[in-house]
Amino acid sequence: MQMKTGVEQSVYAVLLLNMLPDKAVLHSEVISGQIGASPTYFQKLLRKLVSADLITSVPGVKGGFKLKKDPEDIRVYDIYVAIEGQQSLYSPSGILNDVLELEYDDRCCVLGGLMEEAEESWKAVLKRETIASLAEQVESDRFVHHVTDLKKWVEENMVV
Amino acid sequence: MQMKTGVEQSVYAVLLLNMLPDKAVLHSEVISGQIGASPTYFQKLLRKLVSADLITSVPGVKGGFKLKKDPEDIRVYDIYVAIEGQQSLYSPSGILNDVLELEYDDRCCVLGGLMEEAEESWKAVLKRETIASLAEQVESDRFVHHVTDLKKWVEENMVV
DNA sequence: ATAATCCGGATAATTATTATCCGGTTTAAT
DNA sequence: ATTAAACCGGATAATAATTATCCGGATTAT
Repeated sequence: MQMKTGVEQSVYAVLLLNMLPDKAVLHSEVISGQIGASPTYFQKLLRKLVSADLITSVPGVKGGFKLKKDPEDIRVYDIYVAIEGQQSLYSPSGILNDVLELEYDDRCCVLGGLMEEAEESWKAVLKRETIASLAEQVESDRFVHHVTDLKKWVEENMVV
Repeated sequence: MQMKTGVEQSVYAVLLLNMLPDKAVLHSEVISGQIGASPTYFQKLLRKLVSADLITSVPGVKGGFKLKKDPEDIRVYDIYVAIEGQQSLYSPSGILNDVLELEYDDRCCVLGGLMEEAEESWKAVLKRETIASLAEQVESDRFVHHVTDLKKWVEENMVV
């Protein structure tokens, strides 16, 4: 049981897109190159972020990706759901129902309630943090000098 | 990202073992049969529970498994860790470190802190519930009549 | 027109999980 | 003692999930 690496990669991709000036886009291969992900697969991840309305894609030459929402409105949770999907961490297999020989009406799951709560608790933390708040951390004194390099890189590689 | 079904199966197995009178044991194939799991693989899961000191195995003919601890002292979390292992849901791949070209000293992970907190939050819920409290739920009025059947089944299939 | 990009479907490669098998050790019963 | 029935643990196979690739189509700046 491990979170897909795609979630982490996507978060960093969105952080990169957040450094773009208005109207500018970043080519998918440029992003995946910087992140060190497989270009073709990473494009699939970007598509999921597009479907989730977190980023926008512009087709054609000089095309690429950019944020669709303000960074304050993109929660880490949104990215998590976009990539991992809606399905919960725990899918009750109804073992106890069989064990107890329950009729359909009586079906319940002792673990279900607990697991649901655990998952909500996990998600709640992911809902708290946004791309804006993450970006703020990255901008902290400690890294500010590296970040300016990164922003330079973004400006050199962005389109339009 | 989905919890192993082995965790759920193990929880129910422990609930069954909890119905055993003192000194009695349950044969692994009897348990896996009731739960509907593959016998050989399920034995591996039982081994993990043994390694985690949650249950005891007695070898030889008339052997089997029984609880090692009181049900109050077995948390769902313990079973989760026994089966899934210690590794966290999120393993930082250090993408941002590369992106920011950080020196080894400076290495950190913006997501790491958040993910760690999320996971702790999830685990906290699993730590709350014990086998004893789960058993209590199962004993509730609603199911008590089925449970007596189940206990009868346990008595018929237990050894010594 | 052309080239560069996104798009989406099919498919393959890799990895994680689940499942099986087999030879070994322990123990109750004969 | 011998035997049969269980656990033990290592090797291995089958299955499922994740990651990665490929290709033909649609879109757009030049």
